[in-house]
Amino acid sequence: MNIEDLITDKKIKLTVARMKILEILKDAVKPISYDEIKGDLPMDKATFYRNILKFESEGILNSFEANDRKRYFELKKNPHAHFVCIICNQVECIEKINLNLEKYQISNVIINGICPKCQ
Amino acid sequence: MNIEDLITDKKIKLTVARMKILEILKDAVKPISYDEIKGDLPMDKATFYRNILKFESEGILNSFEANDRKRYFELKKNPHAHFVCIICNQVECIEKINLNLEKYQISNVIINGICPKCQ
DNA sequence: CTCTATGCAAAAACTTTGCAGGGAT
DNA sequence: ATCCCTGCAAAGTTTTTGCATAGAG
Repeated sequence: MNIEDLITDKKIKLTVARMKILEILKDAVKPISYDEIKGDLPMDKATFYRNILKFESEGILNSFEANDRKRYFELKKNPHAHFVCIICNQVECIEKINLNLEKYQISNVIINGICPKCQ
Repeated sequence: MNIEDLITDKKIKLTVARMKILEILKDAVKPISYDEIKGDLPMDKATFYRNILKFESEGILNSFEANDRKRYFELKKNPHAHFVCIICNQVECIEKINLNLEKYQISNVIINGICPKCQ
């Protein structure tokens, strides 16, 4: 997957700020929080927030809020669920899940609980 | 279920502010937001937040964040999942769900998607 | 009586907005 | 050349904290 294409495919402008944000997200193996994305990125917080919002509205990013009340982001890829440990706040992606809920069109599943390590 | 017992069972003090918050939550048929709970409750916002946190840490309340980025609360009862429509933000409780995830101890499931009405 | 809970005020943390200049197409 | 994006500063929103007093057990 190419970061530049993610941006240009959406007909939005390719800027340094946007590429830097997506690079961080591309390298992440799990959803990561605002703070983890922003880190020391040399850009204003306004630009940062505006781009995160833009990416979400363009469908480049998915996000959800975990039990620790932080918002986590990931590049949108094949649909899968997330397990978030309420003790250590670790996030795990769960690829295979079957909910048997035909009447709903499901876009996103978050499961909170206690992971094997913390039990 | 008795509101006073919910509080006293946890060995925390029974106050008017706490009972008022739990009364609102007891009457709700679905999870409700901060604003819906607070409404015109005659108490300081600091007291309100402190008590909501206290209730959560004592296990009296459950909470989750929906797609509208608001946090929703409900009295903790028999475990069940919540479906939240990403269009109309309606919350539905789903009592029967089988995830087949034995290695995790699941406390809370949030499913985002599009409800039958909005499809 | 003791210790927790409350209200108030202030601060901290988080997010959004307006505007002028810079940069991508 | 046009229009979108950016940085900066300021304002708005939400949540937390310190402290003195009130109130529950």
